[in-house]
Amino acid sequence: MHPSPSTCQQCAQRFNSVFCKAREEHVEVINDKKVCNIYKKGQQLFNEGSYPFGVFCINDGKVKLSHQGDDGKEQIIRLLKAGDVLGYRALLSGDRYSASAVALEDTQVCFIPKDVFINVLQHDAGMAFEMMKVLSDELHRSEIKLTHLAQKPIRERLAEILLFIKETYGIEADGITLAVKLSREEIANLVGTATESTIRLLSEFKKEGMIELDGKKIQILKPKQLLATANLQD
Amino acid sequence: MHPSPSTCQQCAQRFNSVFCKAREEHVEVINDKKVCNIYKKGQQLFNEGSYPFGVFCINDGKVKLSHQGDDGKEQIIRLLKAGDVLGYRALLSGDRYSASAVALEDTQVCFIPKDVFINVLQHDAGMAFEMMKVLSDELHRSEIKLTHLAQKPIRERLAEILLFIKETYGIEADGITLAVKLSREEIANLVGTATESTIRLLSEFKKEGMIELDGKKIQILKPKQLLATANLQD
DNA sequence: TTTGAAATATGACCTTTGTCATTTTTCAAT
DNA sequence: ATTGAAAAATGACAAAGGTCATATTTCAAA
Repeated sequence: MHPSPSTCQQCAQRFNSVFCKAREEHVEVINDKKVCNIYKKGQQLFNEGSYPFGVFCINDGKVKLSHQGDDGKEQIIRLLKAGDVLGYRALLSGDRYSASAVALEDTQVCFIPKDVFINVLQHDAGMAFEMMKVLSDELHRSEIKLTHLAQKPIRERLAEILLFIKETYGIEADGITLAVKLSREEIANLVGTATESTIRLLSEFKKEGMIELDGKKIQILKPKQLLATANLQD
Repeated sequence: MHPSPSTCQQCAQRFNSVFCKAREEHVEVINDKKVCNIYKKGQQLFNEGSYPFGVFCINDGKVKLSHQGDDGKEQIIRLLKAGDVLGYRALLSGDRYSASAVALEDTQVCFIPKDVFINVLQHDAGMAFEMMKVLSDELHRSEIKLTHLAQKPIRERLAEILLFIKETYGIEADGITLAVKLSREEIANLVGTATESTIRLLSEFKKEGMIELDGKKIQILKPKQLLATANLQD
């Protein structure tokens, strides 16, 4: 993990985040009021059902955001990385959290109190616009997923998720290994299917030479073939 | 259909919409620049893939918003009614439309040009906040749907959709008939399933006495039993 | 190094849901 | 009222995917 930045002004993620258009004076205010913390792998940032008291800004690390289904089954709805902001949905809706956030590895997170965040949003049209853009993009992604979930077979959805993970978290130095460790169950909860089906299909993909499996390490050997398998039109 | 209001200031839907918090001066600007139109049943307000040049505000009527799946199958992602605004997602993301909007009945719609809408959003923090709230709520709904689509059987999802239609469009004067006419195929495209499956399940629901069917008219006889069938925890 | 629980893998089987074919009904245009 | 095309309904069957049982592997704690 990279060393903690001393200030938001110097934060490497700033221009990669919703704060990219915020005015300097507002960044200063946020910097004064923020609290930074490290969450160990598996630790919860917040829990479905509780009330938000601010937003989280990931400085370094990886976080999953997931719903608890009615029968207790987890559905992962977003994967987050450095620069991503977290917890704004509930805050802006004036709701409880409808999802839980859990660190996928040791993760450095800054917390911005509710009133500070809201106040800056209200006085900084540039940042408000960025916030709307983030929300719109998230909504778009969610609606596309919805359509795929309703219409595409698991095989295509799994291929798509593998490419999505690659796009989100990137690749290790070797150029082929996905730079995140997820359990088969977590991958299944991203795809929206049973763990066994995911295991079976990953084995198939391996047999077909598209990927290599070594414990939780997944290597993407034939990205093009995987893309073809995902059968994406858009 | 109700008569067209002369102005936005007098519009019955105004305080029921994203414009509820907008300042009077901005409502005036919008009123000056808006164009109102009537779309006949089946007519398209906009089409997936084209560029937005403003937002639509429904004054009276009903509209469906749907994605075209990769294989050409429609997935209905939202149902809209008077007071709802439409087309903001693509505008705020700076994208093409990712969905098509079609009138479900004769519908009266005001069009607000892009620059007017954006300009007001930039100078009216109250309205910008309402916009964020609308986006957050939409995102929430979409993510819940996602989880249900991944985890719940069709029977539960269909029951849920029937209650959702009731909540969205309400009931006729008789107190039981859903106040919208949708084809079986459209209901299937809301649920995310094959038309035949929807037809079969609707017949089952009828046999079980929960609903009555008369052509496209659907009557909700036992809402509580339907709610139990939907098996909603949240 | 050992060890035991958790994760992964695999097979057998069954349920759900989709597809295709066919019939019946609805509804709008003549 | 007639009629013809679209929508709805229904049955038969197939395919996809889930569930359960069981074996195997992994990996961290002792």
